[in-house]
Amino acid sequence: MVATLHDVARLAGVSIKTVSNVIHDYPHIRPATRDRVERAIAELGYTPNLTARSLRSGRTGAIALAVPELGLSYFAELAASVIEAAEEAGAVVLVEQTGGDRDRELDLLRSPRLKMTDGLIFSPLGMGQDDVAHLDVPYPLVVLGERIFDGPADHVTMQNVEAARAATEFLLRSGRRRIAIIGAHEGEVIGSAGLRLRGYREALEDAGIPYDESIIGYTTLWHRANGARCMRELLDRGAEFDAVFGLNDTLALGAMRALQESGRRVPDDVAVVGFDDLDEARYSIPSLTTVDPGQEWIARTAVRTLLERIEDPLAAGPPRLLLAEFSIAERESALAGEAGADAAAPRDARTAISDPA
Amino acid sequence: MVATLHDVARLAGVSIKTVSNVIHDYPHIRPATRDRVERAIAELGYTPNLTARSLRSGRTGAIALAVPELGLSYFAELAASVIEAAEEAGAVVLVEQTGGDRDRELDLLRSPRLKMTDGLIFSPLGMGQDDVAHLDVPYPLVVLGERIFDGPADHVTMQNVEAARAATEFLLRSGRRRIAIIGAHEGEVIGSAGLRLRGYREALEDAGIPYDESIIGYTTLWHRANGARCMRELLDRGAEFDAVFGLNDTLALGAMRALQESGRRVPDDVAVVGFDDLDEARYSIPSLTTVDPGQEWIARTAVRTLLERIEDPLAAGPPRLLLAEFSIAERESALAGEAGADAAAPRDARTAISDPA
DNA sequence: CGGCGAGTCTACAACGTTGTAGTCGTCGTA
DNA sequence: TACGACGACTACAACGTTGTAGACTCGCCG
Repeated sequence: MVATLHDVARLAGVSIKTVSNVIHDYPHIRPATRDRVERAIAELGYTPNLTARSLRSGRTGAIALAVPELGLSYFAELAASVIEAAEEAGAVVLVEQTGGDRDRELDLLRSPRLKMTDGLIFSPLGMGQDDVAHLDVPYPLVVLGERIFDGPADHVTMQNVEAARAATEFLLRSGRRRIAIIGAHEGEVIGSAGLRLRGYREALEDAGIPYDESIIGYTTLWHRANGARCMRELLDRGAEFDAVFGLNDTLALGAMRALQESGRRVPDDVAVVGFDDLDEARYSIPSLTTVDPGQEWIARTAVRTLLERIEDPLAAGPPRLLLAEFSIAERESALAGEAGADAAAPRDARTAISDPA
Repeated sequence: MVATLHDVARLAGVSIKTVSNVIHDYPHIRPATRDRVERAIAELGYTPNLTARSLRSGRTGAIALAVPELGLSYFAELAASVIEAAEEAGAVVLVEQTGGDRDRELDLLRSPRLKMTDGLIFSPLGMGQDDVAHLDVPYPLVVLGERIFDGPADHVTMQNVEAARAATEFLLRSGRRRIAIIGAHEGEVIGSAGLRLRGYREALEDAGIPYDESIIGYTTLWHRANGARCMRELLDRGAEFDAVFGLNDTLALGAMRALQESGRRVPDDVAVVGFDDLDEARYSIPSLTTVDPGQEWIARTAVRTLLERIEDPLAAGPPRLLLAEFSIAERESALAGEAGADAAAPRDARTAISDPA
């Protein structure tokens, strides 16, 4: 059996409260008593029962993180950052996967399993703006992503429109004129796909280039496989383009794969840019030009914000919208000049574009 | 305030135990009573307090998963599988990152934070065989990986030696004779690196090919960056080889990247195989031939085994060693025949090699 | 020399739940 | 008619912890 305060107290010949006091560094304890208690703790290998402590205190020291799927690299890197930030703050992270399914997301928000945590960092994918009311939950909540805006909870996210616009402008500056899209969502207005497409259209408009539906590729889940399939469909229907904007990195990488199968050279025939700046984007062949949306900052800010709300649930204040700054990581798949995949050394120039939020 | 059993009981005019009984579908309750209680539950929006339930029952319904880093794709995919398998079994997963650091791993094993979970799935990286005694912990534990064998806990892992040997034999069959290694660990005997290197040496020996230290590349953490750096070092010192065995996929992908920078064609000049069968390996350019080590099975088996031990801590039985079966996923980076990156369609032939454990 | 405050410690209740041991009717059977 | 069995429910304790209220012993000051 595992030792409890009672066991320690009996062995040390004191009350359990004194043992509790020793553990919590209560100042008024005689050195001799403290000593006996500490020896008893060591002898029995006592460690506090956190479940009991949680029941008593109403705090668990754990937070929940809900993402669509850890198999999607963006969410894996996000989870890594969240766990690291939480650990630095002394919290532990319970990770849930929703599969991006609206019903599972709604279930999760109401799940009593959340009672085991002090709050939730939630990255929805299936829910939409119409579900905004469901975010009104009786526990601290921080929302990530672009599915729902102006909700009753704090929201940490990236500047999708501005960043997508910057990525498109980057391609335009390097002389590309027909920029295909991989990963659009039919009829979506907000959501990562909708917002990034909007940035793309704004950039085209400013440059006086008409928006051409025939080079917009649609797909749902942003897996590599879908990026490749989406690109093959564009090619099969004879679309013509000199650049591709993958709405995230995995799509862009899948699309590069399909371009390569079809015999096109990147960036010579087609330039490619992605969005997310995954670690992977540095080592693909060719390396991928992409948008660094500030994921690390988003993770740290989400954790900090959530812990503040947990600490002080009453000093509420209105829900906040926190936006990360972004930059373009310029690499081989979309160089302005001549060099392509044959460049001797990988370039990893970074152009800071936005101001800090 | 959130509703408790007391509130429901008062509203329904029954004792709290009756409410508890209704919740747990205790049979001997009059329909009228059940009805009143259920209406009271709905009216107050009552959900059980899982912390209190845990304290009472001694079970939390959560398991912990400790991995080096979610930024490493292998562990991200492993975590995804573990969380999914746990969810199917009604359990929830708390994820910890150790950074592969021995001290943090040892701390974690003794951490009282584990009191919030019923057991641990542990993938050590810094600990070694000498630390086997530290695995003797007072809670259910399942160990993954290749750092420690014959410990006091159940162990689920892959057939590293056999799989690495099969990968090497695959390269030999396709006519390659000088096979470089990326990712070896100096002096390591067990551990993924040591075991996979052993499989490689066994295959060479069987084929009558001498082991050549000059084409063994060493590196510590298995990041893409290190794979690329390791390959550049081999090239810089003028090593000659017609194939590369990356001891995992990210190393192999980084190495492909460096090969490409140096002007070598894959697989024409150099064939490349990896190990892990990440999703990414299907969409790299060229797609990566690799070992599918049965990660999905490992995750499911680890969860099942852990839950069995939790269910029945007494019916112990001796610690078990469970081995996944593996296969070779044959893709473009190492084809037996002529075709290279120009193949029209991706091949994804799978050769089953091992028998089920 | 009485009393008061500071220091040291203890008893008890409470967090919300569930297991155990009961109470009180009612019905069927001997 | 008496009695046991069973159905429907309740009271209480316990899980291990921490906050609150208080007890007891000093030493010091008035």
